[in-house]
Amino acid sequence: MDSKVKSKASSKIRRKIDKERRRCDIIEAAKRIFFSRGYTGTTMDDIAEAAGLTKPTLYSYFKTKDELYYSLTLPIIEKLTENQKRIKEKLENGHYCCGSEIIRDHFNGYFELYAASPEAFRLFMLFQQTGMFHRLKKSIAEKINKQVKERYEAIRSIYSDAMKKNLIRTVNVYHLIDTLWGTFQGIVLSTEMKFGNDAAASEKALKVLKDTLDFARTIISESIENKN
Amino acid sequence: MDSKVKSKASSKIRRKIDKERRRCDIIEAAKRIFFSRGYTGTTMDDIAEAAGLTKPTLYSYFKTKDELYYSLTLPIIEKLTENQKRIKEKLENGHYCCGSEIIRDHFNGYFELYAASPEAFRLFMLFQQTGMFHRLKKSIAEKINKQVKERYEAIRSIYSDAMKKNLIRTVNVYHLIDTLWGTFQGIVLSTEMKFGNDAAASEKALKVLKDTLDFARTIISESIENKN
DNA sequence: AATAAAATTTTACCAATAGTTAAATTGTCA
DNA sequence: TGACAATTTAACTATTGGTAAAATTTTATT
Repeated sequence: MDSKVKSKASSKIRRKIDKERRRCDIIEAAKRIFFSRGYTGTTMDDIAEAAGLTKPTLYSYFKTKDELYYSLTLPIIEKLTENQKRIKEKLENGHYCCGSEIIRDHFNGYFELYAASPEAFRLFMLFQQTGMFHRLKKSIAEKINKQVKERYEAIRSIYSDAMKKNLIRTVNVYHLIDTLWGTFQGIVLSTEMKFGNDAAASEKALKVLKDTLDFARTIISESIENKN
Repeated sequence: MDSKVKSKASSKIRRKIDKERRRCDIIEAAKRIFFSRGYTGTTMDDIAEAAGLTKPTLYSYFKTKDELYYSLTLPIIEKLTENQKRIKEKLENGHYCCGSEIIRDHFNGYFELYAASPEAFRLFMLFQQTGMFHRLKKSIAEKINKQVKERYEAIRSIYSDAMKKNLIRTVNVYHLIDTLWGTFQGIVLSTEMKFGNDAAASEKALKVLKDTLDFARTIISESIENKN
């Protein structure tokens, strides 16, 4: 009787795990194909085949093509959240002795995310743009918007605290974080433009990117540091 | 005989003007529909109807939907070129007495363009992203890339000259212009995100945007100014 | 006015593909 | 064995980007 219950429960769990793994398989396959052939160049049949299943099954995991495309950015958002949490903790525990250290961690967090999966990061940036939403179903656009706003609020709270703690000169916090994220984003885009679509693959491109980011970071840090 | 030649020539000219005007009509209609219903939500039949012609005629003006979509950014690129030319001339004629004036003109040029047609400007930013090209035909992507690179080179040359003239501290010019454009772009995006898709319509949103831009411009100017 | 030439409309079509449906199949547990 | 869930098969719908060709209108020329 005990074993019965156990097997019943475990089978349910296993099923759940199976489903989860299959979802992952689909996402991995979708990544490969979307990122090599583009959105328009990719059909749902392609993805189904690459993931080793059929179209109706694919549609049982993802309601629409847009939803699948969008879900490729989920890992990015998760890791972004982790990064922010880490900075927040460090700040709360008094591990920062000046503002430029925060900005450094902040930028490095973005950079590592980008380096780990440039295509996914690019997609994330793209989705942030309200303009991009023109190409998406409304429901999806709203989901993304919500998540982006949460990340925005988290980072705002970090820099507000840093100002309270006198690590950073008191300025309009919205201006500051818009400038920070904007700068990061813009530099990534410019660098990619210069090195072409395969920028990520190239060591050199990554180095140029890092250098430019350091340049911008230095400029901003200088102006923002609290001189005491 | 003279009048014959004249009428022949003028009729040809008028025809050209007609075609040009029709092209404009199409672009205006496409703008309205694309910007309200989005790319996917807009069909070529819709646009044809809105422009008061039929699909085959539409296709005689624009080879593909992507090409039409992309052509909405052309006015932006033209005006961008004008702006840059104006700055270049001012610089060559010695009308700048410090670097921050250049940066001010540079940013203001972007801002005016954005304010005049936010949707088109947004589209222009979008197209700059290599990631965006995934959704475009290769030939179009290459055209855009070429134009963006030309604008990039023009602005690089301006800031190089400014350094030679000692208006700006000597730094890596690529780092500098990537930072400038990136900052502008990023701030626009962040502001739009906050105010929603109708940001442009709102006076308040425009004011916030301008303030944030001023903030970033000040920071960058301070670091970049040549102290003598 | 008559005619030639260009542009446009009409109408019909093709091909690709997002998304659906329902019956048949397989595997899993009791 | 029988019940249940997930999957496959296989066919289908609807939309839409894009094309083709003949008919019609507009415009310019003689």
